[in-house]
Amino acid sequence: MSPRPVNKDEKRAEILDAAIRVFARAGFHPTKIEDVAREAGVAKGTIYLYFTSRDDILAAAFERFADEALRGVRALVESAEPALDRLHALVRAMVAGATAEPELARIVFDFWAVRGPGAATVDFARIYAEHRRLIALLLDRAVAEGALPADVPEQTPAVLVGLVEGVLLQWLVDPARVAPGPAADAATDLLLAGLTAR
Amino acid sequence: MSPRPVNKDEKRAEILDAAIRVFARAGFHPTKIEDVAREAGVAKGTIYLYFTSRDDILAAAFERFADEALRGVRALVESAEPALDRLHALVRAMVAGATAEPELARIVFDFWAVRGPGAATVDFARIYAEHRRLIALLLDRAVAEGALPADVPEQTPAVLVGLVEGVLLQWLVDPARVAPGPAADAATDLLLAGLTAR
Amino acid sequence: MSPRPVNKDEKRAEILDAAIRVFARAGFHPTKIEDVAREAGVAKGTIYLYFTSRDDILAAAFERFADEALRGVRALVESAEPALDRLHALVRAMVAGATAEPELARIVFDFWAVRGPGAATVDFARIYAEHRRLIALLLDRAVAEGALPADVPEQTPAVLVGLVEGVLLQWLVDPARVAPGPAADAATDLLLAGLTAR
Amino acid sequence: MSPRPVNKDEKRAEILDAAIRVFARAGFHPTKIEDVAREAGVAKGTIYLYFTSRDDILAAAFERFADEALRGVRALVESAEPALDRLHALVRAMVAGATAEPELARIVFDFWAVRGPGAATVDFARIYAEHRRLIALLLDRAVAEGALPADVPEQTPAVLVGLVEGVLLQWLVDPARVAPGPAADAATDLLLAGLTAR
DNA sequence: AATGAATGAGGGTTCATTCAT
DNA sequence: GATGAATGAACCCTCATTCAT
Repeated sequence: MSPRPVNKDEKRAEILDAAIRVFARAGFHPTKIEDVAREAGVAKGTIYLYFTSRDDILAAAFERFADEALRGVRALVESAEPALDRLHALVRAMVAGATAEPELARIVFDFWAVRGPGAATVDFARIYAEHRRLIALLLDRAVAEGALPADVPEQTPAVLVGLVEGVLLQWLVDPARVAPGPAADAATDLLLAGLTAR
Repeated sequence: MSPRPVNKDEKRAEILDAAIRVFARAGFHPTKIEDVAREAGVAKGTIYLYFTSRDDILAAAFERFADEALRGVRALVESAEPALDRLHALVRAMVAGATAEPELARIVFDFWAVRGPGAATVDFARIYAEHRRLIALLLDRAVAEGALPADVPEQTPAVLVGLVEGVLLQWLVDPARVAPGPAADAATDLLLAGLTAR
Repeated sequence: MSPRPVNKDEKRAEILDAAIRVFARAGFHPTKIEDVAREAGVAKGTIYLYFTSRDDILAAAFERFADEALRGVRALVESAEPALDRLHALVRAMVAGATAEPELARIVFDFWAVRGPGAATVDFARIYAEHRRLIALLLDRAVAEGALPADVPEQTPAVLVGLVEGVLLQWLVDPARVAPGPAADAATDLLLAGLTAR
Repeated sequence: MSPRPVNKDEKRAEILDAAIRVFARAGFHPTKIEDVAREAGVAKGTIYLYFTSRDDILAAAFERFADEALRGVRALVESAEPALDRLHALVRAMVAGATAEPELARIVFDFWAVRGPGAATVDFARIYAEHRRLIALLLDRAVAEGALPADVPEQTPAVLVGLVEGVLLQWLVDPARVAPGPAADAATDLLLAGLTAR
């Protein structure tokens, strides 16, 4: 009799966003349900109408986080540009995604640190694998387009992903001394040059 | 009354090692002081004779961890080999150090995730900076030795460190699908080839 | 708007019956308002249109329970049979009432356990007193009818009530080993034989 | 190195006694761990050094309660008196045990009312069965001693136990109007008279 | 120095009750 | 009237830290 305009999914998303904001600001572990509730502008108990437990929030936050990260990357990969351009764009997008919101980027640390029995399941493997898959795809296209020699080592996707992640890591930890954009660009150039040079 | 000539520092180190073992096994956050005490074979109260707080243990664990990591690397850098060989050796050592004890390597996640007021100070910046400094040194030597052209981009050390860290990250998260040793080797080769090729 | 001509009292009764069903199945203390609402097919808030509080439901349940128990017994007592027959019938009815719905019988445990400030008022004394009064009446009639000697001890009604209750208790707690019907019958026979024998 | 005179079992028993006192006074369900702690003169956390959960306390309380109840009864049964005297003594002891501490006797209500998943296991069946066993023993002895005819109905022990329990129940619920001692005595006399009379 | 029993603040979770729709 | 989302007080339990022995 009262349809109530509050869409359950919308509300859940609102709370989740609030949670991600607090996690970004203060980290997951020190964050209390109370903090999330305050940020979301609801009462503590309300949280439990949308999530089954504190860990459930983390798991959901990770999902949302990962999905958003992959969505952007996938779009790039499907564009019509030459494969190597797309590769560069992809690397730049990864860096840009992280540097646009450093606090948000820091969350991954908390995701990584989640352990212990009953802890939220945080499937990093899936994301990295997907990243590698997309990069492998582009490398194949680049070879097909004649932009790269045929014998690209199979480790290359892992190397590229690792390179970007590793540079971002250093930047997060020491923003004053590491410029992730130039570093990642330089690294990609070097790698591709190396691939071509052999 | 105490048969072993354990002085204060030794005992502290023993407890610290025990703590690191537990952290490696179960992660820092889920680990209770009680767990550390049990692993160290002492009573809970004893821990507080050697550390001021739970966070203090983590900070100390990080220090020990970082010092050991740097010690090995420094030794390599000071050897008499050609600079490029030392560079390769350094990369291999970093990977080997992590892959020898995956559980131990996972601890860095916990270090990263430490945040919040009053939390232990974990100075990653220092370690990464030192790593970069050593690599820059080797690159300079390689240039001096004529093994590399003169215009090595300044981002290169960050790229090399990032590369190793990033590959290790993927391996930790998905050991079945990423072989960090070959990947890091391949990557270094590519990078150096790229540097030479331009 | 509401097709069924349910007036306030009927609806209240419906909810009450639902509540009693849930209490019987799961016990009063573990039962949430939500459970009652679900069983009654209404929303949680609706419960509060008919009851002022959770305890209020229990009190009402007890009233309904007690009234039903007494109604049956009173009917028996007012029949035209010889007093001793009515006494036997009464005992049998008490046992039958409980054994017909063991789960329902268990509710009395919850009624008994209700305590604490603000708790529902559950007036067991009234029911037992009424039971004793009815039995005393029958004993008097039996004496008048010459079926029993005149000097029936005044404790006899309490003894008869207690006997049935006590046997039922053992049956509830250990249904496999206590047969309440035969036991109560045997007991009544013995008691009456005892009364006559002196 | 510090033997500490606090015996773990003793302390547990102390807390348990405190808990039983509070349960007796206020009932199990409304009693908070905090209340037990206050009564025991310890802090909340201390309770959990001796009991695993709130329910665990109830289970332990029941055990202690039951054991004490049975201990007294067993001693009586093993005395050298004529069996019928022992039977009377037993009934009187049951009543006396309850009437000496009405508040304590009320606890059984709470025990009965314990239900729900994960709830403490309260094995009433065991106690009643043991009571019946002891009474059956005495009845057999009485027959052997020639004090009772041979054909004592098998329900008799259940009847005797029920009788006492049922009378106590009425007294607990309405102490002003039921005198459990006389009632139980009278009832036993009547029953035994009935047994002999047939 | 070592112990480990004791503490009690803290936080996750539940659920009776309210109230805007 | 009916609803059910929202509330927040309450409570169980954990565990870092203390301290008497």
